[in-house]
Amino acid sequence: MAVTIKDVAKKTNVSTATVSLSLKDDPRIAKTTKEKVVKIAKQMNYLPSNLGRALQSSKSRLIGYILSDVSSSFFNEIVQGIGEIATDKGYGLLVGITDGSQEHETRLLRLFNGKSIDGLIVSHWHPKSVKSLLEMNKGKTPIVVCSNISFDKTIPAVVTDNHLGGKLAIEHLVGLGHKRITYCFSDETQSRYNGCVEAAKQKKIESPRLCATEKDLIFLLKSNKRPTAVVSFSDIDAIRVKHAAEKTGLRIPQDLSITGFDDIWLASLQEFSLTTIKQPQREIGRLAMELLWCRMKGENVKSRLVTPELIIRKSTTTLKQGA
Amino acid sequence: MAVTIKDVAKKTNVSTATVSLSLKDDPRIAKTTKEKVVKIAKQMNYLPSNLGRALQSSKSRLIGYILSDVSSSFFNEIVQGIGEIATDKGYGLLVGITDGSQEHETRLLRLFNGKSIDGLIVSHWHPKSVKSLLEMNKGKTPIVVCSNISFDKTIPAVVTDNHLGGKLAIEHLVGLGHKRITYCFSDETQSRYNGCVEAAKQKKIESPRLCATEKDLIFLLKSNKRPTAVVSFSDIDAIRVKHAAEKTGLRIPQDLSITGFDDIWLASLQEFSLTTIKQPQREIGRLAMELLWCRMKGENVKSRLVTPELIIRKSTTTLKQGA
DNA sequence: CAGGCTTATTAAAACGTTTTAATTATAGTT
DNA sequence: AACTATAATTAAAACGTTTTAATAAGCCTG
Repeated sequence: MAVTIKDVAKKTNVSTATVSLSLKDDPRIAKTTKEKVVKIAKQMNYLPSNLGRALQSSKSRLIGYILSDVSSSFFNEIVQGIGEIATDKGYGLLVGITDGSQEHETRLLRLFNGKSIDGLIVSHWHPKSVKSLLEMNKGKTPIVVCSNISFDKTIPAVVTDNHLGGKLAIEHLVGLGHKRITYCFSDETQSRYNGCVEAAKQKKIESPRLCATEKDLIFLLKSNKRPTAVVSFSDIDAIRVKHAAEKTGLRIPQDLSITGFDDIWLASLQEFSLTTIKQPQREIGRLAMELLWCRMKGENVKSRLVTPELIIRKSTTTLKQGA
Repeated sequence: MAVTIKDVAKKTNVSTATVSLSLKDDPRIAKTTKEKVVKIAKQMNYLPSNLGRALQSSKSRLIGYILSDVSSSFFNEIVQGIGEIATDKGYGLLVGITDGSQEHETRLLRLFNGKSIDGLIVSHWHPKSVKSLLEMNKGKTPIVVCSNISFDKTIPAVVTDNHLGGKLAIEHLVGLGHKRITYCFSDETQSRYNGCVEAAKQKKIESPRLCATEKDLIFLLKSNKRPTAVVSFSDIDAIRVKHAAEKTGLRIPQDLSITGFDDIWLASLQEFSLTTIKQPQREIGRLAMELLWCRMKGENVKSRLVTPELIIRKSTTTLKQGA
C-alpha cells in the first residue's frame, strides 16, 4: 500500500541503490540525479520503512522502559524525560508496566526481546529477572538502571544521591533546633537513612531512630521522650506520618516537624506544604536516556549520582523552647 | 548473533519452511519431524525475530498510544489498562507524550508511522493533527479515541458518560437539600455541565451557574446569594475550589459542599475526602485496547459510553437549615 | 507396472531496506 | 586511437521470516 523505495526507483528510472544513496546525500551520486530523486521522493511522499531498515541493520530503533507502576507520580516525570530524549534521537519508546508481578515482567521481557529493542531502561525489577537482564546487557542490548537502587556494578545507573538527601534533611532539622528525630518508614535504599545517621553524628545529636509502621510511630509519639521531628522516606510516607501524628493530637508543624522526599506534585499543595528533598525526576529520565544512547553507540559510561535539593515549606519549623 | 530459523533448519537437516510450519503445528508436516524440530528449536533457544515476521506480514505487532501528559494521575491508570491488554495479546505499547506541543505531536506521529504501528489509541490531539489522524484511520491503521471527547464520528471512542456524571453530582447535592449550585471551572466536555443543567431542571432548582476562574468564584462566594455547593469539572478543580473557599473563610463541607470528578488517588486522601464522580480509568484503558483489537481484526465497532459512579465522602453534607 | 493419489517436504519468492563490489560511461592522456 | 583513470550507477546479496506452488516419495489400484 505505502510507497516503497522501488516505486521511487521506477518513477525516477534509476536503481533502488541510487535512491537509497541519494536520500542520504552520498557523495558518490551525481548532484543532478540526487536532486531529481529527492524531489520525486518527496513528491511521492516516500517514507522509508523502519521495518526494512531494522531488518537490514538489525537495529529496531526502539528502546524499552520497564517500571512497575505508573501511578506513582514519581515515575511519570521520569517517563516524560525518557520519552523526550528518545523522540529527539528518533527512537520509539516501548513502555512495559509490570504491576509488580514477576509473571508480567518475564512476559514483557520476552516481548521486548522479540521486538529486538536496541536498549533498555529499567526502573524496577524482580530478583528473578536479574539473570536475564545481565545476559541482555552482556549481549547486544545495553541497559541503564533508573531508580533508587542500582543492582549490579556492570550496569550503569542514574540514582539520586540518597545519602546526601538524608543529610540535607537532618541538617535542616538540626538547624531548626531539633535533636530527637525519627526516620519513617521504609528503608529501600539504605543510603537515605545512612545519610541521616552520618549527619546526626556530625551534628552531635542522637542517631535517628528507625520506625517501620504507623502503629510503632503512634506509640513512639505518645511516649514521653517523643521525637520532635520525622524524616520520611518519601512524600507519601510523610503524609502517612502526618495522619498518624494528627491522630495522636499533634499539630504540624508546631508539635512535630516532618520532611518528605521526592517533591512530587502533592507536596506543594497547600494542605501539605511539605518541606522535602527534591529529586529532579525529569532530569533523571533525560539523563538515563542520554546514558543509554551513549552505550548504544558503544561508549563506556559510568553511573551518575544526581544531586537532590532541600525545598523548605511549612511542614517544618523551629523547635519550641523547652519541648 | 541470535539464532535464526536457518540455524535451526541446518541443525535439523530440514528446510526453513519445515521449521516454520512445524513450529506453528501445521498439519502438513509429519508428526515425527515436527517433534524433532520443536525439540531442537527449544534446545537452541530459538526465538523468531519479530522483525522478520513484521516485514513479511507488514504487521509490526506494535500499537501506539498518544497522550499529552502522564503526570495527570488520570491517564496513568489508562496507560496501565491499555498496556495490560496489549501485552496479553502480544502487542508492544509504543507510548508518545506530546507535552501539549503540536510540534512534538507531529514528530511522534511521524515516528509511529515509520514504526508501522498496527493501531493507535489517542487521548489527546492537536486540531492540526486531525487530518492526518483521519487519514491513518482510513488507511491501514485503525484508531480508537480514549478521552473525554471524541473527535470524529468515524473514529470509535471510549468515553465516560459525562452527561450522566453531571446529573449524578446534581442529584446527590439536591438530595442533600442544596438549591443554589455553581459549576467550576472548565467545560472541556460540554456534556458534564449539560448533565447538570438537565438534572437541575428535573429537580426544579435554578440552573447551575458557570464559573470560570478562582477570582470569579471568590467574588461569587462573597455575595449574599452565594452558592451552597459547587460541582467541579475534576478533582483537581475541586481542590482549587476548596482553596478559594477557605480563603473566603468558608469551611468545607459545613458552609460549602464540593464534588469532584474522576476519583484520582488524591480524592480519597483524608485531607480532601472528596465526594466525586468516579471514572473507571483502568477499565477505560482496557476497553479502548479491546476495541482497537477488534478493529485490527477488521471488525466494526461502535463507540462506548462507560458509566461513572458517585463516590460519597466528606466534602459534601446536608444543607444547614436557613442558609 | 503404469498411472493416479496421498502425504511430506522444500525451493523460491516476497516483504523493504542497505551495502559491497562490479559494471558502465565519461573524460583525460599519450 | 588506444588506453587509463575517474566518476556514476547498478546488480545482487543480505537481513529473518512466511507462504505458495512445485517436487518427491510412497502407496494403491486396476
